[in-house]
Amino acid sequence: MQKKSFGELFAPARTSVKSLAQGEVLFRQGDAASYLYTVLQGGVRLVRYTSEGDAVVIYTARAGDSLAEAALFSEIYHCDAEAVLPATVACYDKEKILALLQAHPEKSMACIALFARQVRSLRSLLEVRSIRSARDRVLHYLLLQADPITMEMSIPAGSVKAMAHKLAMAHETLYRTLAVLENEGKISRGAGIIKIRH
Amino acid sequence: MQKKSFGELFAPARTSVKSLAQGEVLFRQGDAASYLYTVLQGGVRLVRYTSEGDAVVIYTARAGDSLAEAALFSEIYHCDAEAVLPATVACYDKEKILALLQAHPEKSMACIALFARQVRSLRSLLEVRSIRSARDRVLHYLLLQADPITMEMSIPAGSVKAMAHKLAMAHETLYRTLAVLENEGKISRGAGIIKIRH
DNA sequence: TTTCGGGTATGACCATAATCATACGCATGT
DNA sequence: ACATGCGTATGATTATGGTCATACCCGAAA
Repeated sequence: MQKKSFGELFAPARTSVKSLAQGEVLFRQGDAASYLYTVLQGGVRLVRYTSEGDAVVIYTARAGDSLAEAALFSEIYHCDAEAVLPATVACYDKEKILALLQAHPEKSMACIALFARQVRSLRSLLEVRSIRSARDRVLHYLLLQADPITMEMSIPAGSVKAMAHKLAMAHETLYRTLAVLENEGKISRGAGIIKIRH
Repeated sequence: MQKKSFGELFAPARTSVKSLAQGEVLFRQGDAASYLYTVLQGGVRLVRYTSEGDAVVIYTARAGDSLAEAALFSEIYHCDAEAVLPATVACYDKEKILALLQAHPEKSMACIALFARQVRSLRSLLEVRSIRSARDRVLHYLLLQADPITMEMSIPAGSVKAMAHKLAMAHETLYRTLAVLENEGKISRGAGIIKIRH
């Protein structure tokens, strides 16, 4: 049982692909929770609206991310989902997923492993983001992401801007910080690749 | 099947409680992964050391957090665990947990639900931390944590400092920001409680 | 071919939050 | 009874990173 993605694990439950225009709503708070999703392109945002109408963004899913897993354990969605960018999403039938998990104990284990990995990666990202200094934050992130052998990492989504977003810093700051680190000789850069020098 | 904590779900696999002095090591990278843990008091840090000896903190678990769940799916630990504070941890036998999951499909589902909830909460915390302005960050966090009915929240771990840590800001900044929000009439405060005014 | 949009990159300026300092209340321990 | 440590709170100062602006390159679209 190798490390499987959400899509691989639940492929039999996949039903259709939906395209969303920017701003289009995928589901609303209170709707019957019938589907789970993965984002293929673009971005989808989960938002909860308070009784006074304030929007509270809970999560912004980008290409590759899964979405609304909690629907598995709820009759209804507890927030709205709307496309922040033109997006395509893959839909997975909730009941089919539950049936798969029931029928195949090894899928349950794989699912637990999937979530456990996700928890790990989210925790480490939080840890990175608790570092105040931009320089140290970037360095920590690089050390975290780099292959332990080659000490290289590929820039997420092929774009420094996307990486800046992951690190929760302005992209200008990241450009500058990378330039500084390169000057210091801590890293070297090539097409979509950053290598850490010892 | 109500929302269960790690401790409740795997109580039968719990074996012992360990006390750790500050700096004491719970396990080391490469050790046989035989136990999962929850932190009862204090704090335990997961650290990976690079070949050049840089310490990369992956996760700092505080009271109530679970630890090393990935051990379920690995023969060895992939990082060190050391107490950052005097700590006590509860130990759970990995093999017993696996047996529990195998024997009780409903425990597998509860475990998936447990992780799914955790993923949700981590994602939303990341979303909060991507907000640059201290004021908006705090407000967003309050809206997220507050009971939707009463619009009240209890301060995490009963301490503003701990809350500042969650929000990844200096505690001084949080004190100031709360004072500002109270002046604006956005919130009111009482012993360990913050109430959002509409 | 030209235009447009987006990523890359860097400079200038400034607002904001981090840091350092101080003080007070309170519980705990000696 | 006093000292110690910790959370709370706020002031002063400053460093840092965010914002705004500009420019270049490149691929896609018109």
